[in-house]
Amino acid sequence: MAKFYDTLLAEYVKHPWTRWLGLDNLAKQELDYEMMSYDTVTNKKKLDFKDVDLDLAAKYSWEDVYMTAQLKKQQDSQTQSLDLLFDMEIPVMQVLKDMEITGVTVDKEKLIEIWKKLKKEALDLQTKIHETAGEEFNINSPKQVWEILFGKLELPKWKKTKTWWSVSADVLENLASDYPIAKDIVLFRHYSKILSTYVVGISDLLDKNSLVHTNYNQSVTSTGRLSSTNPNLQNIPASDGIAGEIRSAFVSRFEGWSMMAFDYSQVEVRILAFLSWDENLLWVFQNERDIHAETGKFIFWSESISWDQRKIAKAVNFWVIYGISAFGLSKNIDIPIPDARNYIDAFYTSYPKVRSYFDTVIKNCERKTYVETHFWRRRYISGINDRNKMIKSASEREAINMPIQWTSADIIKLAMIKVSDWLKENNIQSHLIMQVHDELVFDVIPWEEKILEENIPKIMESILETDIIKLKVDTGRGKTWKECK
DNA sequence: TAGGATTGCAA
DNA sequence: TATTGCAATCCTA
Repeated sequence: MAKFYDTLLAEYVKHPWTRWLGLDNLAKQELDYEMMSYDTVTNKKKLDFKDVDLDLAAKYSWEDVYMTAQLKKQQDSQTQSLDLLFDMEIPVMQVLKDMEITGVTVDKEKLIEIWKKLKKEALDLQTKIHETAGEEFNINSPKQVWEILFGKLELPKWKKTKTWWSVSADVLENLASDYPIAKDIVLFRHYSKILSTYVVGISDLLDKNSLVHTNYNQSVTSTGRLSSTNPNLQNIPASDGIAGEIRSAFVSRFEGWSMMAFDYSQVEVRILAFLSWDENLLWVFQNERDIHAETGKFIFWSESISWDQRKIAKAVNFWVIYGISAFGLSKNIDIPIPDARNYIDAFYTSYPKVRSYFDTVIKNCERKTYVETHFWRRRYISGINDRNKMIKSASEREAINMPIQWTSADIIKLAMIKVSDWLKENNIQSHLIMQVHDELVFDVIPWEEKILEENIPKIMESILETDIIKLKVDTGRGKTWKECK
């Protein structure tokens, strides 16, 4: 296997929180060299690169090659360990490359079907909204919606944006019971969103084989996650209803049409249990209990809880990972602030070592100005000792969340490497086609379903093999991605 | 035409 | 007054 090196990924391993990892910026920062911009060479893209002055083109090309080499030299001379680069990021890069080239098959007919349905619904709604408003206007323009609702129709307004009154969905939903037009606008925008971003957006990016090849970016997030563009396959709607239908357009390329998805079950709460060593949290997972129900029992002081109570407990579990305030929780799940405070307090009482673990993380961070993860990533947090309380608490939330989210991102990266090796070693013809943060999706040859079902969860779960906690992977299968849940 | 602002989708 | 992202659209400069 050829050896690979990547200066960009090397810099990302060193400081993933930087927004300025491009070669131009690095040359300036690290080597004090101002590189020629592409705009300069092409006269602000007026010229095609094949037509630019040859000397300019030569210098521009030389800079790219030479500066990369210089940067590599400088990185070699630094003492920082690049184990993460060689053991994780570069192998992941190769897996991503394969996934991008392989692509995902999209059922065009299905998209057209959704398009027809939504287009009609949207037009009907538009007519209705215009009739109620008494005039035609652009429902997709916040400003025009604002003028109609708060200007002409004088609906009550309560939430502001930077420049005017907000007309976002949560505002309109509060108005919906008294003013049906608000509800219609929300629905219209919902249909609009699905049509433009997902139906048309994805259709425009299909190749001649009806495959879509996303671009995975490995060096943009500050939390180790990947991101995806053109199209973004990591924010395809997962809801029920018409939006969720988009996922049914993601299908297999193989005869027999089989898709499989494997996702880490509650991976972040499991990591929290692992990092905090909280006995109660560990007990829940060791005994394979339902974490939301167990938290519910704790915070509602009851051996049996209702479905609504479980829902609240689920939210509490979810939000605690981010160190949320009582105010934030109350706003988010629409409960009174004192209730929210009680639930959060009850969570920490139920899982006492979580609180002391968070306190330790914050204390260490204050002392060292960085946090470290299970896989030895380091993140400097500049605001951790800030006197401004807002900055201080935002930094604390960052510090608390960082080891959890990074560890989860690293776990799935290691899983991708291991899975990819296994696919090759066993000459598996099915493809790994998508990664959605805690989920791996496969395009499956039907007769390989069984071997994947038996092996992929095992491989994914083997990434963290400790005595105190086990990772758990759920398997979904179906004819389309939608059915894989 | 570029880019800020708003909105909304995911984990 | 949770985090990380991407992108469509509108609209001003």
